[in-house]
Amino acid sequence: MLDIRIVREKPDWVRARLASRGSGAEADIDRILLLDEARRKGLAEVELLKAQRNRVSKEIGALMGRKQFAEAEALKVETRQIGDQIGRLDKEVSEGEQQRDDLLLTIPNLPHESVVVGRSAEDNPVVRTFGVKAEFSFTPKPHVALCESLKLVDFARGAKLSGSGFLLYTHWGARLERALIQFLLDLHTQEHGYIEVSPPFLVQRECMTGVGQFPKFVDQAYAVQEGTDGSTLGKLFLVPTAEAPVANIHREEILKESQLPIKYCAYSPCFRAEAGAAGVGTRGMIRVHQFDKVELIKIVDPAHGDAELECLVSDAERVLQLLGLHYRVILLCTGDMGFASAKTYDIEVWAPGQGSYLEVSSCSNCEDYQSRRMQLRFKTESGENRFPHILNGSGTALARLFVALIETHQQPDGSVLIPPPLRPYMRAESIPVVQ
RNA sequence: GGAAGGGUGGCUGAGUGGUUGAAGGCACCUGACUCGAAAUCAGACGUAGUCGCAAGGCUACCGUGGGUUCAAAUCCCACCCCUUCCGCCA
Repeated sequence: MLDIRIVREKPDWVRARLASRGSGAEADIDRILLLDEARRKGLAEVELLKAQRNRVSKEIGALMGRKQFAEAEALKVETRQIGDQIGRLDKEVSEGEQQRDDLLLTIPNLPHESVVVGRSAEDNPVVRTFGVKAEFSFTPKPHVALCESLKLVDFARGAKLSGSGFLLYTHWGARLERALIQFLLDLHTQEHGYIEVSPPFLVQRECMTGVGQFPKFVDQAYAVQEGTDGSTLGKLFLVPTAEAPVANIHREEILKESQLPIKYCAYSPCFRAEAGAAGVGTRGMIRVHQFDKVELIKIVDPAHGDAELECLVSDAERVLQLLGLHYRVILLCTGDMGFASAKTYDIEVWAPGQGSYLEVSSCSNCEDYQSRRMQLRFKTESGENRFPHILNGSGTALARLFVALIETHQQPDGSVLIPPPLRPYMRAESIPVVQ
């Protein structure tokens, strides 16, 4: 969430930055300021009363000590009314604060100054590209056809088990999925210096709020309950990304400056309701309710936030380079960025069978937006507590990587060549044609 | 799920209604002593909100949320978590 002090001090600037997102959130700033003003006024009043009560209470204590009970009783009567007043005002103040914070939680992060102002995906500049679109001596098949002919995914039975948008990987497909997870974890831990963690796949509300998923995007999450006990519904949620648990690992902690940067790497399945999204329910692996992902999380000193984001992107790019895939990196414009992000790069991999680029990674610096929500701080050398920058990036999402991989490396005979770095994990050089 | 015990500042550990935001010890920091270090001595040492140009003041916080009271770390209620034992179970 935004720093209320900045909202207070530079409301026009905040409104302007928010307006560049085109989400309309800037309209709520006035109400937030109003609530904040009222809260501070009430607070000053009630604290004065409390100070008064504390003073008198001490006097009463002293009188009791001297056994001057009559005097003590008189003061008690006097103070009782103050107590009632405090009770009323306290309630008023905390309600106002609640309203202010509830509203503040629905305000997205401010875009970084380097982000291009734009309205939609069409305004996103391409930052760089790697490799070229693969050339084929034949018409490359789309992944659905490849998956069927090579028996990599059983779409029909996946849907039978869980409905559309769920995949049943089979045979070499299941192995490829597992190999990719292993490959990605090894790459990031051994070559990029991330610490591997394996988090819970169900998280509490606080985690979702901490990363900015809630309250705004509750509809996109799967809420679970215990058996048929409706009272337990919504205590836990299936993770939409490992970011939800992993970024929250140090929630409500005060880290030492020397601990930074912290770099975590985690595999998790990702569950997304995709309510209202186009493309769910159609066949294929591009948009599904459950997919695997290896996520990268960094907690860093704000001074290094910008540089760490660049580094994060290149860590993710390395995956595609090693797998021999053509991709491009784009910078999301203000209108296309995610809720919590100040700056986001997307990596889009070329899928020749689709004839399009697929987003396989989204790398963001959320700056102190999430750390403020989750009360994660670090203590500087000089003893000051500050909010660190929290960055997240997919390293990478799997279903689409799977698509790009098989579409790019398909052979004239219908088999798929495995890129060398993946071969030890597959224990094979190619996925053979089914006889 | 059942039983018992327990949750106090970075750690340890006192504290069962009244100058206790919290003794003592350890760690950390500053200073003195020392060529330097250790030891010793002295001091400082939680988080947040709010007011103030500042110095500083005030308020809140002893697992969480309620309650009793002039006053709660301390009493009452509910919940959460941890430990041990039992049961069930991958």
